[in-house]
This record gives sequence, structure tokens and C-alpha cells, in this order.
Amino acid sequence: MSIQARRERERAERERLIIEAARELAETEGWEAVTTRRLAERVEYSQPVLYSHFKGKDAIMAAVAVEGCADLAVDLRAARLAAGSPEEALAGIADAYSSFAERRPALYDAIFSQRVDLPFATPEAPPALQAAFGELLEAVRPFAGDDDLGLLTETWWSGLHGLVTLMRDGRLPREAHSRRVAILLNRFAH
Amino acid sequence: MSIQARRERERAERERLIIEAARELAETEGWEAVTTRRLAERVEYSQPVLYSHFKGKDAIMAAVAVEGCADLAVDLRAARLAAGSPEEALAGIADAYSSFAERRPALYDAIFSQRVDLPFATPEAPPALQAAFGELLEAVRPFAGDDDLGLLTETWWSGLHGLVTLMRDGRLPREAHSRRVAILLNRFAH
DNA sequence: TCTTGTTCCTAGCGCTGCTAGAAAGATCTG
DNA sequence: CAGATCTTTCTAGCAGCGCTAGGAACAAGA
Repeated sequence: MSIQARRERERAERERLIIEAARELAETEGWEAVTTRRLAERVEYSQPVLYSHFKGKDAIMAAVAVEGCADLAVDLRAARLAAGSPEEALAGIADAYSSFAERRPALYDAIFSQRVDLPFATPEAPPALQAAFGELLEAVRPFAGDDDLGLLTETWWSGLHGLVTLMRDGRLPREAHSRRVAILLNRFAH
Repeated sequence: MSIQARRERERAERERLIIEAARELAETEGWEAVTTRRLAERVEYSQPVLYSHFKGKDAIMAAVAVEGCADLAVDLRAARLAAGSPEEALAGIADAYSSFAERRPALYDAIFSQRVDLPFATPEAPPALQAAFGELLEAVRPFAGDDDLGLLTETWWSGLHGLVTLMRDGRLPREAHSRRVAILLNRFAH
């Protein structure tokens, strides 16, 4: 019994090590630098070990994404709770969201941009993901009016996501970001 | 003189052939199927020939993107001109945009999602790109009010882009797309 | 101490984007 | 028409990728 337990503990530990190494490597050098070879070298095991933990590279990215999402949820929650009014809350969330995408682009990519098979808008979605979306939802709620809250939140979120990704890929000029966010806010928090 | 001219003409023809082959391959099998080897095989030349026309695979994708953008601009223009009112025009543009992204995902990706070095929000941006953005701009103009038209258009476009990409990557449920677009319209065309 | 079962690594497959250097072809000169 | 030149194009290969089969090394129970 105890032997089995120790083994499982060690396995779990190593899995954490892999995820952490992948996250670090992605955040410092970008996802294109995260290869199975470099990852294996970092955790000081051979490549095939990675495949005994994860189905493939995509699954590793998905794991990193889920973890990153928890961080995002924390940020969003803090921003929302620090606000003094619904308007402030929505603005704060928008800021926190932008800031997360700016500070941790690799994480943001893994969660929202890279093609990675994570269940999203379903009950099977990871709790961290649901938590993050829940924060957006609560911030939007005061402005729902007659609109469906879920759909409205998705639309607002899409706006933020679009602004953030288009800017980050050089398709929107960086310097006007906050003004664009302000416009979006104006249109959703009347 | 004439020899030189013929050579240049043939070169230009071959370049077109490459771009067309890349677009076709991408549209039928996705960008991950567009490899330099398969592309070379399609145009019935060896790989190195591709590199005498383009700096690399990214440059080929950029060329396809620019062409695709011209198509998009045509679609948007048609939608705008067919409308009977500013509200209809904006809704029509949104529809045409969504439809383009849905019908030609590879093209949409090359233009707006893939990391490809195209100058965007600058005077050096390809005319096709400026034309497409111009259509959005004209559709948004009637609703600008006190907002800066350029920034407002960018924000509106970001909303559309977010909706489209998040849906396409499975992060938003497909079936409610039109309702989300309607919400976005409501918020921008009051 | 030997056998069993698990864990892990070495080596390799088929692919990628890209390029050096040789071969082949077209063009101009004697 | 023959030979030299210059351009174009191809063959072959590099270093890297994600991923995996098969055997070596190790730990556990008899």
C-alpha cells in the first residue's frame, strides 16, 4: 500500500515539474521554444517520460493553460472586489484582463489562442476556466438589462479578447489600447 | 530587352502559381498541410524555387493573406452597398464578415490570426487591407458620435474578430453566434 | 537468490523549413 | 556552328521537430 502511495506521489510531483518547466520555458522564450526535447532536458528525464504523463505536447499545453487560467481568475476577482461601483468593476476587470495578456502572453495564448482541446463553454470545462468566466459574468451582470447574461458576457469578453489579440499581433497600434478599451466600456456599461 | 521582359513575365506567372497553390492547399486541407515540399510538388518545381520568390513560408502566407483580403473587401463592400440604412449596413457588414470567416477559415487565419509580418495599421499596409478596413470604417461612421471614428471602428472590428475566432476555436458555442452578433450590433448601433 | 513486473532510456521513424553546391539549360561571342 | 558564360534549377543534405518501439535497468515479492 505505502509503496504504491509513494510511487503515485512521486509521479504527481514529476507531473507538476513538467508543467512548471513548460510554463517557465514558454513564458521566457515563447511556445515555439517549448519542444519535447528541451522540456525533457529541463526535467532531467528522457522524452518518452513526457508521454507517460501526457498524451502529447498539446496536452501539456492544455495543462499549463488550466493552471494559467486559475491565475487569471485570481486577478479578475481581485479587480472586481476592489471596485467601488459596477462601472468601476467592469473597468477594473477590463484592465486586469489586458494586463494579464500583456504580462503573460504565453499563458494567455495557451488559454485563449492556441488550438488546444480544452472543453470550454460546457459543464465539463475545468473549474479554473469556469471561475475566470464567472468573474466576467458577475462584472457584467449589473448591465445586462433585457439581454441574456451569458451571451452578453461572451460578447463583452470577445471584445476584450479581440482588442488584446489584434494588438498583440501588431494589427492594432499599441498606444491607443486604453482608449479602445474605454470605448468598449462605454458601449457595454451605459 | 525582350528576353528580359519575357523572363520577368514568366517569373511573375510562376509566383502567381505558387500563391494560388498555397491558397488552394490551405483552403482544402488547412495551413498545417501547406508544406514547402507539397507546395513545390503542386507547382511542379523543386523546393528551392519557392525561396527564389519568397523569403520563406511566412512570406508565402502573407502573400495569400493579402489576396484573401481583397476578396474580403469585396464581400464587405457588397454588403454595405446593398443595405437600405446605416443600421442595415452595419448588420450586413457583420454578417458578411462572419460568413467570410466561416466559409474561408484558412484565408481568415492568414489575414487575422496567424503570426505573419504584414504592416497593418500604417500607411504601408497593403491596399487590400486598407480597403477592407475602409469598408468597416464607412459602416461605422454614422454611429461615431463624439468618438474617434478610427478607434471606434477598431473596437467594433475587435468585437467581431473576437466573436469569430473564439467561436471557431471551440471556445464559444456555435449556435448562438448570431445572437451574440446582434448584441454587439445593439451596443454599437444605437 | 531468483523471478516477476515496472520504469525508463536508447535509438530511430518520418516529417519539417531551409540551403550549399553541382548540374543543366539558355544566351551571347568568335 | 562551336565554345564560353551566365542564369536557372535540382539533388542532396542539415538540424530540428513530435512521437514510439524494443530492450536495458531497476525495484519488489517469492
